[in-house]
Amino acid sequence: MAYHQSLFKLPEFVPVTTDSAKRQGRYAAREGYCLVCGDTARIVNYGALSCASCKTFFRRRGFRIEKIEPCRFNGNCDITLQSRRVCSACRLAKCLTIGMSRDLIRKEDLNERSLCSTVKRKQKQNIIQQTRMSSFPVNPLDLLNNDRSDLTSPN
Amino acid sequence: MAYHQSLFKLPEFVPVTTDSAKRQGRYAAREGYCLVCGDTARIVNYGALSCASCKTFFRRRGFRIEKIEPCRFNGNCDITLQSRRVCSACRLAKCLTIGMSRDLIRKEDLNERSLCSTVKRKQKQNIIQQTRMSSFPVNPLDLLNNDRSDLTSPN
DNA sequence: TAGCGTTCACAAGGTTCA
DNA sequence: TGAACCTTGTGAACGCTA
Ligand SMILES: [Zn+2]
Ligand SMILES: [Zn+2]
Ligand SMILES: [Zn+2]
Ligand SMILES: [Zn+2]
Repeated sequence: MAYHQSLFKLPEFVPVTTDSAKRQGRYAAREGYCLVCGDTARIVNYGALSCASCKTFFRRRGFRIEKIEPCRFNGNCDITLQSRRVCSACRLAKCLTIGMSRDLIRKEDLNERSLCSTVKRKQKQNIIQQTRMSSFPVNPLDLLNNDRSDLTSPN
Repeated sequence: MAYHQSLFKLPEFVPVTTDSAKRQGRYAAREGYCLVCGDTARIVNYGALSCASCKTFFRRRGFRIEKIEPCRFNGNCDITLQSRRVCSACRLAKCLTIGMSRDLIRKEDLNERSLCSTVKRKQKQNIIQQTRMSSFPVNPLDLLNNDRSDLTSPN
């Protein structure tokens, strides 16, 4: 449903053919704008239509909330192409609000990169996995549903 | 695995709600929908009514279980048209569950002749490192557990 | 036509460099 | 931080055979 809901949050003039909307396939060109900052966006990143910079931002910061400087204003900063650098806290908050999902971040080296042995790598993955499983929804369906208020949980 | 579990409620204005609901569950076989993801299906592939993408997915991944990233969630991901890309492990598990058979994959030319581009790329890296086509466990549970010792399949 | 394989452009993940 | 790039997986289109 990610594509659906992402599309519905786009401006009306975004061209979406009936066919592409029905298909939701790879070649249904999603010409639109980043749901976070409004920059041009072509693909879905981490579950929501977003620009390249917000994609990278989200991967870097998604799991590092505690390291983000808290909002210096009212916690409701407007995120635009020009202002997106000003407040990381509100930018990340908006990323999550518009439907980007941490669970789609596959980065394996959340801690550091020095571990090389296969055993340690697996240990690391298990730690990551436990962390994710304990704190986040466990079904891709949930991940792809930006707006959960309308949904009845299938599980 | 309950296929009807994905009969979640979409917002009213989603035009494909009815259609999407019909694609799932017991109606699928009668009305020509993929038993794996619910996409439109017209023919039987590898022993089960399935869409073109799940057909290709199964042929590619059916014998590469060990290369599939284990489920990052609870091993019971819901597979839909939109979510099918999120978790390959659960998608393959569902392929097997709904009756797709790896025995119907003709893979006699994996080593020579024209490989698909994806395989070619991998061949460049590790010369098809003796991924012997010997029978892997066909049990989807094995697939979901893989080497993650701390994961128990809820199925 | 059914059902299998092949191809290739693109989606979406990560990485690098300035 | 973000543009450019790298890597892998995907799926629509197509080709082949019975
Ligand atoms: Zn953006
Ligand atoms: Zn702020
Ligand atoms: Zn399918
Ligand atoms: Zn899964």
